[in-house]
Amino acid sequence: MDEKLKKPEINSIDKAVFSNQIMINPESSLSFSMPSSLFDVSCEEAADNQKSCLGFVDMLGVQDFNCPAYSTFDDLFQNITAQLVPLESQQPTSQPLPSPVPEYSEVVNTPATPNSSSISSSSNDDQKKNENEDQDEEEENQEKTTKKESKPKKKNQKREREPRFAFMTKSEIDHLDDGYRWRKYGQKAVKNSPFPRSYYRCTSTACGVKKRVERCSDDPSIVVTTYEGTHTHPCPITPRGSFGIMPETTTYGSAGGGGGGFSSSHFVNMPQMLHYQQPYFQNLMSNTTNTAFRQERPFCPSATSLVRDHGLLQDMVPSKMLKEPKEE
DNA sequence: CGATTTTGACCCGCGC
DNA sequence: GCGCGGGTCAAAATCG
Repeated sequence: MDEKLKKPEINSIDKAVFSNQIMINPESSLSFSMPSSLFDVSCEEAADNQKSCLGFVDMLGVQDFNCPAYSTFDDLFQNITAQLVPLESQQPTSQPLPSPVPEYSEVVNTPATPNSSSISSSSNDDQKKNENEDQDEEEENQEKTTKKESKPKKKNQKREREPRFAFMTKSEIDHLDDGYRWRKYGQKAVKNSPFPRSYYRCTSTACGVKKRVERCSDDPSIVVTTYEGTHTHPCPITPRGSFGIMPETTTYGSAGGGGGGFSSSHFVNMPQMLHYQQPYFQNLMSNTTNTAFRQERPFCPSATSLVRDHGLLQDMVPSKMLKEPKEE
């Protein structure tokens, strides 16, 4: 296991779809693409090891995703992400979502960029949510003590769901390391899928963030990770100068491995980061029938103060990661 | 020995 | 009301 950790994870990089947006295609180190089932984004190798992004059409509502040639993936990604941000604030409620996925349709991803007016409606929501969170917490504690005896919680009140964000990752690794420590608390067989779904909970006390991890039955190489909730604590810091894609089955390097290592500076509060991807998913959802892709409720930046990331891709994909494999 | 994973049982909401 | 499926609990097992 140590051995795994030591590796610069170059291979992992090749396999992963970072931040679910961009995949470094192992076949062609100078190209990347989205999972084909979603849509194709192609980048082309230009002369002199330059990369140009050709096909970000219609992602995020961007019709003309202008990516000239870049010498590094870093540059490329930076350009891409730079274009993500303005888009979000410009298009508050970009396109009306097709028809939201049933179960999660309460509210649908409205971009929750801080200066986005579209979240105005969520300010209430926000508060409510926070209250609910607090309440929930208390309730949970109480509940834990009384547990099953008095199971009927609040009957009428539907269980408030935390905001959820799902994203796909092309990876052999089921449990991608996102910088936080998770404890698995359940696993269930998924209907119509040979792959089980795993349930994880953030190990940090008082942080109720959960995540589910499952493989796409259509494409086993794709891992669907669904985050629920907002971390109430900073990303655990660990000294290792590595990035977070950890080798398979470690789920935190089994016991105690936890925080096995990631450079926290590059990880962000997941939900916070993910809301940048919302438009992606909006599009995804309208362009695909993939029901594994769901999100619900806009991101309520209630805990944003904890984070000071850019919310950009580079926050999640350390530039290092993107270059290293190339060099080798 | 503490932290984590495994796994069967239980709970709950929903559709019929 | 019943069955199904998703989600969670918690005891036992495992790991470092």
